[in-house]
Amino acid sequence: MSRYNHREVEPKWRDKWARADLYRALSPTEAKDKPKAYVLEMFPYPSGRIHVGHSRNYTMGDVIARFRRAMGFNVLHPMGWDAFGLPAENAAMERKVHPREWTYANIAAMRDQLKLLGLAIDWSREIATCDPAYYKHQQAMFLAFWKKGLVYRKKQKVNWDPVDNTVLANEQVVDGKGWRSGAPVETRELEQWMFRVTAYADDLLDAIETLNKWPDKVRLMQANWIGKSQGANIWWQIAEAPSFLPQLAEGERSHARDPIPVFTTRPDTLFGASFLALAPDHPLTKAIAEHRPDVAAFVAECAQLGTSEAEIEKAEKKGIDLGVRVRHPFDPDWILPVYAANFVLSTYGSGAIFGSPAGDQRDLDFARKYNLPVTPVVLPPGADAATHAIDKVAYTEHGTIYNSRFLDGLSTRDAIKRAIQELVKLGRGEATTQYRLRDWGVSRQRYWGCPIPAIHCAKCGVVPVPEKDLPVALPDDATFDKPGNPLEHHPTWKHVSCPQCGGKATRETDTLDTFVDSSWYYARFTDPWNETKPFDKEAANYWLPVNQYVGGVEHAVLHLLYSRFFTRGMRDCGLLDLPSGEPFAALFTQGMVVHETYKSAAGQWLLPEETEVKDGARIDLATGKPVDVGAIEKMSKSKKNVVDLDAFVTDFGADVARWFVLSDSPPERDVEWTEGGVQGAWRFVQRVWTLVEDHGRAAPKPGEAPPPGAGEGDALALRQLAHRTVKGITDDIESFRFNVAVAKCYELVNAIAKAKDTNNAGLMFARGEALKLLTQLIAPFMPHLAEECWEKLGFEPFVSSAPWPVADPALAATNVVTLPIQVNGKRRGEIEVAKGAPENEVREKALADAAVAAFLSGQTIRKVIVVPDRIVNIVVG
RNA sequence: GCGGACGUGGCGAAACCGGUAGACGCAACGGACUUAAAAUCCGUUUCUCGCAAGGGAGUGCGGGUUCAAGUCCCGCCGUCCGCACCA
Repeated sequence: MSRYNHREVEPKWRDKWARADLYRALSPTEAKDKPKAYVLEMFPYPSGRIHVGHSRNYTMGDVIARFRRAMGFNVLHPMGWDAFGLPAENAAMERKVHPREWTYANIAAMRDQLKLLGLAIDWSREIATCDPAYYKHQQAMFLAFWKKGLVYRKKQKVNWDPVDNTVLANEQVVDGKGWRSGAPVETRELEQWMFRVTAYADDLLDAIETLNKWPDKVRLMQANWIGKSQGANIWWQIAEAPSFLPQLAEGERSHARDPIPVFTTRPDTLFGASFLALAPDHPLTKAIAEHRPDVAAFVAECAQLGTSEAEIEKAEKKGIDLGVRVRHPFDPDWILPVYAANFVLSTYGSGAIFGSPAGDQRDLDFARKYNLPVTPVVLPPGADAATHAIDKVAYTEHGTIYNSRFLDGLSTRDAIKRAIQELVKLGRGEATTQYRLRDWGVSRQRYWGCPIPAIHCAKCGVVPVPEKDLPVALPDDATFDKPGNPLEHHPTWKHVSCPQCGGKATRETDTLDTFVDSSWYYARFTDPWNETKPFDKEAANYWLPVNQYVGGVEHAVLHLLYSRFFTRGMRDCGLLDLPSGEPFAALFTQGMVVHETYKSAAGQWLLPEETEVKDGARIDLATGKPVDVGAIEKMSKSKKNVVDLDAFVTDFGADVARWFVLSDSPPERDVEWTEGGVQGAWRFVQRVWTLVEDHGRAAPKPGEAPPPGAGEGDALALRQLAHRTVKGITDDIESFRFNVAVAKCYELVNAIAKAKDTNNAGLMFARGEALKLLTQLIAPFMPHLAEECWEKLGFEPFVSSAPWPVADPALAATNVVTLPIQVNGKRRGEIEVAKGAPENEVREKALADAAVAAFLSGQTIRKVIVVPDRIVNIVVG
């Protein structure tokens, strides 16, 4: 008997699959009646090398893809590269290699590694977003979105790194400093290209309800991110203003003298108002700061204040009286002061609030500090109007309105409606909806991204690049030796003539945020060869939406939201139909692979293979000194707690890696990579192979019938287990319970190993059948091993192209069930009865059971509960 | 602060609709085979009382509903995640 040799077997089958072109997705015409299944894992950024931690995501997608293929679906399971991005430029700066070279070298290495995993991928559809053949369509799409009004330009505040001369994403600002330069980040107003995501705010929110195959958690996060609030805009008339602000003549309008708009969700509390507060960078605050040094100082102080969690927690509510007075919308004689306050955000609503201290904790803190009136207007349910008072804690819940003139006695809900009615009647306000969601700023001052196809002309303004001139390709000869945008520094690239007037003009040197690249790649996969269009409309209509998307929860908001925006944009530009507008019908967010971290005595991170366990303690192989075993964390290069994929595949094989990452924990939870776990998976592979090799041919010869005895005793029991397992694993894969499916495989293998009696023909037949079914069941998980077993058992050509086994209902259903008998809820015995046995028969048998009888003697039986095929409970006392 | 998820043996976990808690794996222990080790095979393994048969307790804590609760309800405690001065 030979050991299973994965080093020979795995490459052999990968080669055979490739020759047979087994995993090519069929065109709609080739597919005929086959239903389609588009299975996709979030495509990787080519950062360097793959470690076993990355493999979990692809393995899960692969299990689904192989399972669907076996179920008779026309499967699209593609792979590509999210290839633009900052690390390539950093590498260019540090190592003097061109970002393109660095990226493509990584792609080549990672492609080879991914292929080692034996994924059922249609490699003919491979794409890289940095390929002009990809991004030229993205540029065309950008122009189409622009035409449709989904792209615009706007001055916006950005994080600016003054050393690197570039905009930083929020994630790249650490403690207020640039992550690379360490320089304090400045806020700058820059002209930015924007995507009008908010145009779809309502649809993006409402459609979340239809995404019933997405995790609730992700749906909730998206809903929170969009953050819809309904309420009212109220315009507060200015009653007094400092004399230095422009005076108004009759009928004249002025920015500084116009009514101040305020957004609120609680117009019902208007009679509790005692002040207005403006953001420090509200236009009126700024206008006043120009004349009042104390206000200017306050504004400067607020600008310095950090926005980190801890700082906000500590920050005191502070403000300054601006000397402006406004009139209450419901009573022109009621005059309220206007403050600038540090807790008001300029970026939400209109950058101004009205303070109603009894109903808002911040307003209350502020009112107490500046001795402003606190009038309770909401009476909590059951509270007494005569005694209810607000001291240090605001009452923010709903209740009954009082102290509020015409709103008195209404519920808060009704009072909101009534107040808005009144505001509209008086022309002082209107009902409105606010979103937390902002439009998407996509300008990046970087080289390694998709150039924005626009030209700036002194005469014609901002002009789109004509489609015939696409792609706007990146220049190869950029230099990376100085900070800032290489496209900006390039001596010639940006100088062009204006497509409209022919005069001198310059190219836009900003490139697109790389999230744009990944917002439509799943659509490109449906027709990646198309040279004239991003994709053929019919191909996209056929394949989309993606039936199963698999990826990390870290993309729960940005990537998934942007993609949902993009499908809507593409639809409205006529590129595809997709009535739902939803790109991903089902989403699964998988957990990470985590591993212990190791530090040497000198405090250096150590790779797992640089250590060893000796006498129960982990030691540093280089020094022999004990290793500091740290936290179990997500595998990452920086902490060196990674296991390289190539080396692992050489040592143990791809199947062991695939099996292990799915076996120990539920797929949505993290799994810890351990030596022991790996050994267990390895043992299982060997065990399956030994059983198969030992058994030999299982395929029936033509005309061969099951031997007598296959339908009774141990043989029947094994066949029943095998068919039950088929049914169970089918359900488990369908519902992403891979770890449970794995456990069922172990159970079946244990049973097969026990059922060995070569003189019992019936049992050997059952054994062969069980091995065949086992082989098919493990095929999505361990395709190489499964192929080798399939061949050994005498089947052909591929288990990977064999139809998924169907459980024989007669065998999968058991005809005898063991029922536990409880007395007063405690298990006291068990009986065996035929499945579906009538209740009275079960009752009699239970009462007659000897073990049970002992607990019944001397007691009155009050009730006997029989749950058919489940349990019997006898109530005594 | 707001929102959400979770809490089960030494460990990862299972228990899908309220119906035998701990499947399966890891680790540990005992045994077989072996000159020995590895590998493999057979067994034990929630805690507790007991020689045993058998009993008692047990799913973070405290209550409740039910014939029956890991599962449902109420209140705590703890861990993790998301958002965060959102008016």
